[in-house]
Amino acid sequence: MPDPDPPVSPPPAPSSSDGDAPRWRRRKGARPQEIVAAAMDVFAERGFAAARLEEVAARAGVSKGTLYLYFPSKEELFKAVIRAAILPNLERAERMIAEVPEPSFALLERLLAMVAEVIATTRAAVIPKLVIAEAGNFPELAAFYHREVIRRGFGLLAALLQRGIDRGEFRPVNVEHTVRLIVAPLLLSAIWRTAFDRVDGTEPLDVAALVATHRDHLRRVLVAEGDAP
Amino acid sequence: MPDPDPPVSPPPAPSSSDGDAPRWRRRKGARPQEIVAAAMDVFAERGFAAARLEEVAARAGVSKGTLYLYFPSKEELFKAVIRAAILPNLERAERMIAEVPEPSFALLERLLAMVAEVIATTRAAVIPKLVIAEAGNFPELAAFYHREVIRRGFGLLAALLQRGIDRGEFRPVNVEHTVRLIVAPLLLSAIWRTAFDRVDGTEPLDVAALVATHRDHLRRVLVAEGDAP
Amino acid sequence: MPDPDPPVSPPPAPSSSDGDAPRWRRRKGARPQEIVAAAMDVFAERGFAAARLEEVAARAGVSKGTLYLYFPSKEELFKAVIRAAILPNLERAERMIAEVPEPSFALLERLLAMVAEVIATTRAAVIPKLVIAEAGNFPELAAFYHREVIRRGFGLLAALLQRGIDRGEFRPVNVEHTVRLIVAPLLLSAIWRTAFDRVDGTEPLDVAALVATHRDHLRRVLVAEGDAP
Amino acid sequence: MPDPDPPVSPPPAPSSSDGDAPRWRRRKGARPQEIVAAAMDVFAERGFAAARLEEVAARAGVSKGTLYLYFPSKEELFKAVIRAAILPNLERAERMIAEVPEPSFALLERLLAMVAEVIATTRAAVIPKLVIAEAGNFPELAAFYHREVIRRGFGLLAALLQRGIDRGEFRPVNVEHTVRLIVAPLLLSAIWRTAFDRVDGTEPLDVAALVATHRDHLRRVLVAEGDAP
DNA sequence: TATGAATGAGTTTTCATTCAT
DNA sequence: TATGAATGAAAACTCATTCAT
Repeated sequence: MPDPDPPVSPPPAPSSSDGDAPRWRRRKGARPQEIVAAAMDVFAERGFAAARLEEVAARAGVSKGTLYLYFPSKEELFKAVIRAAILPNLERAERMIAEVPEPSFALLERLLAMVAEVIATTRAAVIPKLVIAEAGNFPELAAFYHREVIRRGFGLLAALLQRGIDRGEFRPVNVEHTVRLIVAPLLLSAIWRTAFDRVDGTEPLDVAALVATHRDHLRRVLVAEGDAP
Repeated sequence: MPDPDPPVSPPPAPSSSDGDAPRWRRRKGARPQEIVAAAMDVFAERGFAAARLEEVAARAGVSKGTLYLYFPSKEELFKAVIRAAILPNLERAERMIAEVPEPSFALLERLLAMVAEVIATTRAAVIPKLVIAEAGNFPELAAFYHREVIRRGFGLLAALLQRGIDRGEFRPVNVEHTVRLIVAPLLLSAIWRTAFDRVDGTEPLDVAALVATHRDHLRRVLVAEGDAP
Repeated sequence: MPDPDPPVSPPPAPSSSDGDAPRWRRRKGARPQEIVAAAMDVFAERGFAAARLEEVAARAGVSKGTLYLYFPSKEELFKAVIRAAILPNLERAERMIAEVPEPSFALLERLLAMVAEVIATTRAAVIPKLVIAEAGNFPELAAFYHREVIRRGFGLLAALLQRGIDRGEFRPVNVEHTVRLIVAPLLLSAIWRTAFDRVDGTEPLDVAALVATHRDHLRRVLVAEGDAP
Repeated sequence: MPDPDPPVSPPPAPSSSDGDAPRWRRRKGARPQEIVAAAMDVFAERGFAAARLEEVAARAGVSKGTLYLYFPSKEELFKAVIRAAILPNLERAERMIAEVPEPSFALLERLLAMVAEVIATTRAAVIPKLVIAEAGNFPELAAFYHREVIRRGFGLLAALLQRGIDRGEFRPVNVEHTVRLIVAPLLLSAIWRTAFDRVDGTEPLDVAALVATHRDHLRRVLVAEGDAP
């Protein structure tokens, strides 16, 4: 069952070494995305405060001044990065839910797989780390993320669980807690990838495999009869 | 079964408003800890880069210059904060394991409760957030944390799981993955407390209750016969 | 006695909101003046250094780049503004003097009235403020203004006074000082209009009335018999 | 009649070349005034916008950072300069008025001489230029100056004139206008000193002599019987 | 030891000027 | 001619670190 709706993340920043090309080239349309993509990389590596706009500019292949043509401040650029990474994926998840009238566990399974794929393959995986790190400095951003991502995501999962329970597909678990228990390994995976992968020469985390085990455990927890065939 | 070995975190920073109080001669030995405690607060709120040593000094009730009598740089102070919060708790956990020859699940249960308590009640809960945020800027610190905390913690849990499997107490789960699935909700709890608690007027997370549900789920997953009495 | 020779100041800047008006083909000859007029407004409000060429361009209804088609630098544009406002008025004053063989005090009266009108009604009133403010940064401009405006203006008045004294129309006042005492209230009026009019909710200065009183005082000072009928 | 109450202006900035003295010396008390004095010089020469804090710092013999220990921004430093130059002189003038029950014209004469001396000999002479130049950018400052200096000064002169008229010492002139006509040559003198003195090789303006002539003219205008002995 | 005034390198931000279109 | 995206030098401001006291 191929997923026709691939995970979304900004395109890679252009290589800044265009050789001896003209001093600059008109890129009106593409510039903002390129800058956001470069900024995402730098923020991901350094965090907000330690990120230098000079480096963002260099990776985007533009000058420092150009950043200010598109974003009025470092802070706004940061917010743009967060928004750019979040919104498409969120919409994608909601589309998936709306469309699919599957058995509840199958739907959960697909959601897990989708998020696992995003975490494993896209740069959006750094967003949680960034938001977590800067929640204290940008309460407004924390509130935005809480409202638009966490609350929506949790609500979506809660509805799914409740539906399963109501239909007798799931055991009557504590919905609020279970939502968080479902999400936690995904969060751990995202964080691992952005903070500890390859540290000390360890193997990269196999997110898909971890989430598959998570799914198996969830089946035991949620589905009444335990080991399905 | 009271726990005679309470969770460990640095003492609270002294109120900086000593005013013209009865000039209590300052015990010199306490200074470093006071500074570390104040630094932990500030790093927790702002992150490493955005934390200002001026604020640390103010909260510790000393002058900026004094910080440098005890710590050669901001970076070393940061590391001291991490170490101060981690090591005692780690030793406590290892002591617990070594001493108690309980049934495996009961031991796991006790470990979960202990960590939950640390997360819910001590300032050490901010450490994961700090380390995660700065892993990119301080690879050496990330490696230290990986080696001393994550690897040790994971190893400890893996040993516990393996022992349970070997003894026939646990189903033969994938040990590597299950370790992470056990830890993930604890990480989520710690992060929630330091980044989203009270954001947007939400209720504080009830860590103990969440971890209790987690424990129940784990029992279903790990223990062959499901709900024991 | 109508003045056939009205006060001179650059035309108002065109409204920049041409919208999609009936694409009137732009008369090319007018561009530089439009830019100078817009620049005069912006320099008047902000001073030279704080004036942004972006704002000048916007008010002139052109793009930033276009400014450079007509003026090689901000500095040259500034000088063009000064010149554009000064020269016509200066020529007008000299024409007036040359033409009119009136009694000396009547001529002085007409000069005062003319300058008062320029100050009260044209944008050229900001020139003294601009030149004064930037004299330190543009010694060359200060010298130009001193030579072309101040010296000429002072010389003209000195000649007038001397003629009056020689003819026995005026008392033998100190010419050099009196010239400055005649000019001072005009300068004050110009400055008031551009810096303090309406500040703190005050009434706009009635330049004509002030200068009329000035004229009456001057008559007492200059004319031997005091109150003429 | 010696004036025991000399004109007030900040002390000159210290020479920054202390030879090979220690990197810096503790000057807690004196620093702010030294900085204000240096800033006054630089603002006077360049205007607010074109003044570089680096230059202020250099002239004050301190580093850039030190400025920010005492003044939170360039703008606040500017205001401090204005206030420092204005307030002492204003108080001095009011003291003079309050103390002296002389004939009205003698009092006016003394006031003129005092202001002339301040203009001729102190750095406070640049204040009008600075305020005029930046009134557009700092409306709040313009309002402050209008309220605290202009209104107070004008009110003080108006009261003096009115008293003279009421006592029959002065002719019944238009008080509002005459106040401005009295002030105008002082303003011109201050501006001349700061913008045109020595431009193009001219002689410095002899402020005292100019004001003496002004005084003579005022006597003709104000005092009923004309030429007193 | 302790202080905190002073430093200065480093970062964000602005804006006159250039130049491909 | 005209545009406006792009540049980059310059300037305000910050803050870890030093050091005279």
